[in-house]
Amino acid sequence: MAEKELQRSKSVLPIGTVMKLTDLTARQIRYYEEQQLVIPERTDGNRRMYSLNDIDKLLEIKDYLDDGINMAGIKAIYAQQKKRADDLQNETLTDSDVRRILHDEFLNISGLEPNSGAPLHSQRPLK
DNA sequence: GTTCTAACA
DNA sequence: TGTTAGAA
Repeated sequence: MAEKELQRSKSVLPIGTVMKLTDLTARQIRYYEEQQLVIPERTDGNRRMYSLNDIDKLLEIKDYLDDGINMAGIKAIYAQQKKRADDLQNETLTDSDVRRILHDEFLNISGLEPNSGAPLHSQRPLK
């Protein structure tokens, strides 16, 4: 199934097709690229070529926009998602690190106030 | 005909 | 974000 993933990552769509598929303007698509939200390939004469994954990403961005989220917010969302992905890797890796982390947290809990932190969590289990 | 960059009545 | 100008 890694085969299809590679195919979805193949950038073969010109911006014109992406516009039709996403209902976004070329201006917006290029702007989102500036914001590092999508990173299309550049083929021949400096033309952007998008992959199916890029299409999904853009459609997702469009949804966030419809929900009234601005560029900063969207960037924050992806930053948070990336961090979560990194955390997953860290957990998958060395379990001696897991012990170290648990150890650190233990020290923190034992030495801090009984403040029950209930901060503003904005989970996005979208997919 | 399409896309690119840069800039703004 | 729209739109436009000039080049590729």
